[in-house]
Amino acid sequence: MTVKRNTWQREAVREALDSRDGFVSAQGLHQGLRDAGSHIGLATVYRTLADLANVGEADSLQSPEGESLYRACASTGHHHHLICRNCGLTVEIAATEVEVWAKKTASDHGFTDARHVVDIFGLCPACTAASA
Amino acid sequence: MTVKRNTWQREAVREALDSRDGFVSAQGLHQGLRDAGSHIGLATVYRTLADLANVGEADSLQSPEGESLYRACASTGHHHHLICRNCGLTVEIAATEVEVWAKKTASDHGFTDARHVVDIFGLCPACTAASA
DNA sequence: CCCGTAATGATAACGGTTATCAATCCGAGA
DNA sequence: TCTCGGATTGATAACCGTTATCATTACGGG
Repeated sequence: MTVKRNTWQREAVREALDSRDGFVSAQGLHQGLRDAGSHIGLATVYRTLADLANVGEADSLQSPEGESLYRACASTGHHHHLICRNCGLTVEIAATEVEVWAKKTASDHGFTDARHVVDIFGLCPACTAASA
Repeated sequence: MTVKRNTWQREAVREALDSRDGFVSAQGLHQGLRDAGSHIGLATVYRTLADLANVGEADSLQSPEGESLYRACASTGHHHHLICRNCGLTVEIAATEVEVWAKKTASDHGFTDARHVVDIFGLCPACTAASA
């Protein structure tokens, strides 16, 4: 079966992710690593992020523009995000209330295997002040 | 100022959208029109759909894969969707409960100008039965 | 019926993401 | 510690959805 190896690249991506406050695009993270002197390849960043995402070490979502964004989240369980559309600042939200609603709504209509997308995009306090 | 012209192409896109039950991609709709004998161009379909969307005649959302999907919705106001990820069948949902939650959550954290993305993807009754 | 101009459409360009494939290097076993 | 197989990497080409280009078409007010 598939073996997981520890390469410095994988570690670099993990660290780079951890050092960020909000969501980043694969390209953005790659750029940041290059700027920091790393010679990591773009394809590797894409692969590693996708991998971390479905292993549960990172969360991913699509920006309103259709880009895939990633983030190393503190909470390990299922949760949602409140994201600043200007600076990317992200707040993790546990929305039990919405969780229940989504499940109920789906089953009320006979839908099975329901997954939901629930994210809030706005302007954080700092950016709100700055744009005033 | 900008004048809106009535071309047969615009009308064709509107009709094609209305004749569908669920969300469709621009390419899908274009293909359908071509199959029906229309000689409409792909670029026009994209332009028209985008236009209908921000005029409010159509709703748009991003599929989990990042494609833009469109739909002519019955309800004119703000609402959400329960979508079959297999056949595209869509149910419109008025989620006052979630609306309130989103607004409260945002302001609790000092976020302003909040917009939210709330969609549920699952398998409709028919597709659930078919995949069993 | 005319004419200015918005709309169209074939196609090129674009931007993000994934596939390719030879070179590399991790690490289990000897 | 050394070896060797196969997972991983990375430069680049290919993909795919979407948007821009621009010459041509045709809507519709006068």
